[in-house]
Amino acid sequence: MHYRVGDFAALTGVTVRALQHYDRVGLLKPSRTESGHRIYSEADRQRVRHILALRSVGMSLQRIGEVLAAAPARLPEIFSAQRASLEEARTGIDEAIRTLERLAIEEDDASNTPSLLDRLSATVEMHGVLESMRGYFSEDAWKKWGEGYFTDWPSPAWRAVFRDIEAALDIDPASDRAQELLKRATTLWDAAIGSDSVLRRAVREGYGNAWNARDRWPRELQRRYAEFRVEAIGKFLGNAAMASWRRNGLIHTYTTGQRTSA
Amino acid sequence: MHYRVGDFAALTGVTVRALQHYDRVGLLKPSRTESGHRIYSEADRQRVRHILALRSVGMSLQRIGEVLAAAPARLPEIFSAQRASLEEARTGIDEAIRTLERLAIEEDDASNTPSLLDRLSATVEMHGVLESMRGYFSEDAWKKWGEGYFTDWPSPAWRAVFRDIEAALDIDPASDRAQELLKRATTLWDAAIGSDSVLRRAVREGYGNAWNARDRWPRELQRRYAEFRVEAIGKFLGNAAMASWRRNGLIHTYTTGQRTSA
DNA sequence: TCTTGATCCTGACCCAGCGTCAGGATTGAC
DNA sequence: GTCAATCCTGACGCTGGGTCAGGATCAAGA
Repeated sequence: MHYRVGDFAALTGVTVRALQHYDRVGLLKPSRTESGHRIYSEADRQRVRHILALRSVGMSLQRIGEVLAAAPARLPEIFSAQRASLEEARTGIDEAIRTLERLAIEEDDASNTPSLLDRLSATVEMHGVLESMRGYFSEDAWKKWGEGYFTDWPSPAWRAVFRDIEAALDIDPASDRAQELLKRATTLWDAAIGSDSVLRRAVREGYGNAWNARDRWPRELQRRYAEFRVEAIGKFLGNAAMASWRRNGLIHTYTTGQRTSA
Repeated sequence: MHYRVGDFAALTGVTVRALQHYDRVGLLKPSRTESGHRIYSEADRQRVRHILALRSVGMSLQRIGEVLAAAPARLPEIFSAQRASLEEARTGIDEAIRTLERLAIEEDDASNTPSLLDRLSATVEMHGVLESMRGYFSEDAWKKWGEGYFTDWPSPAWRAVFRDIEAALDIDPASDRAQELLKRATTLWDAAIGSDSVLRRAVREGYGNAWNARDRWPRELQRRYAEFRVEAIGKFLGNAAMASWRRNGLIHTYTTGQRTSA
């Protein structure tokens, strides 16, 4: 049995234009009459069934072409890859939905002073920052510490410390003022991490990873940090710590600690 | 502060080409220098933040333009609509994923005689049929009965009855042979529905809805039914039932039943 | 056999959201 | 003034077709 386009379209539920398109892109090439009219066979009907099925699980026409040309033994692998990409797409949608949900929740209780659009922007930007930081931490360290911590980074307390350090960048790292600033910073840091030693190490490691990759951070995050002269502040704290250890004869301990955590 | 495209692009994380595109479509129109170079302001920066946020929750550029022009009071409504459309998209993806999962499960145990592609096609087509039938039944009736029933419709038992009826279409509806065929059909039907009278009525109603709308069924389903001369079979069974009731003096009961179920 | 209406052909332009050249014009630092 | 960096516009590409438009072909009736 063979069909002309119109009949074949009605038969398969695909439009004539789509069939012509499939023909043009080489996905389904029927035979032709002498004058050029398309003639579809039963085999074409099977092929179009497969095309529709693959399309309905989200494959592009190009990929469908590849799949139909692939060895049947490779199909399971292809399908599971497709499933993975569908799941990825779903998580993307889920994130968008969660963003909107959060907005709706806040809307109920909170002040409306920042506009909804501003709050949406802030949520989205924060989300982006979190996403980019997560990669640097172990899964455990991120869940227990990083997520909550970076959500409102830098916190007011950190801001205060940073501002004070910036005003003191040029003083002697061994001076009392410098040591006091160092102590404030380490105290804040200790308070944030807690006392679980495994977690402490994981966090230190993750933070180190993140810091070392700071020039690959996304713009938004770099801008957040650009509010302060972080490079200089980091250097200052490093120098102050060195001075402190030197003062207390703990250089050896520090070195060991470095090795362990690295 | 004002920026040129390149700087603004670096600042916002949007490419220059995208900014030019937004300009062309009227979404973000910066001011221009005399010679035509784009100059972006702080206000533009806010606007691009909003654009990015809205884009990240899945809105089209056109819609973003409308949203940015809309009254702030309408935003909650807009956002919840967006959420709804995201959820719809997600269910579509979920269905595709489930299709692939089912395929993977079958793959483990079953025979590989029909190719994976054929099985995928069958699954997808069945899914389409189920989707189209579901609308005709009450939610309850569908869950308890229709879903499982239509999954492999027509079953071998029904096929056998239909074939026998087709061979007997011209005989007298009141004849013993016709009455026997009617009894076989009603027995099958009763066995399928069970004895819950509420459910029985719901199913009867849903089936009636579906049958009355049979010329609006999707092709695939019509083709499934086209295997048999269903119209003639339906008529035959109707006539046989009429004859049966007439024979037993139950016409009144039948009429009442019709009213009740319609 | 001729006509007529239905069907079929191709090519061009349309949608979104940009990316990717290409060919010129401007800018800004030295 | 020069030269590189930056900017401009326009054209074409991508996906999966939809929507005309203008012609050719097919099938059936007169």
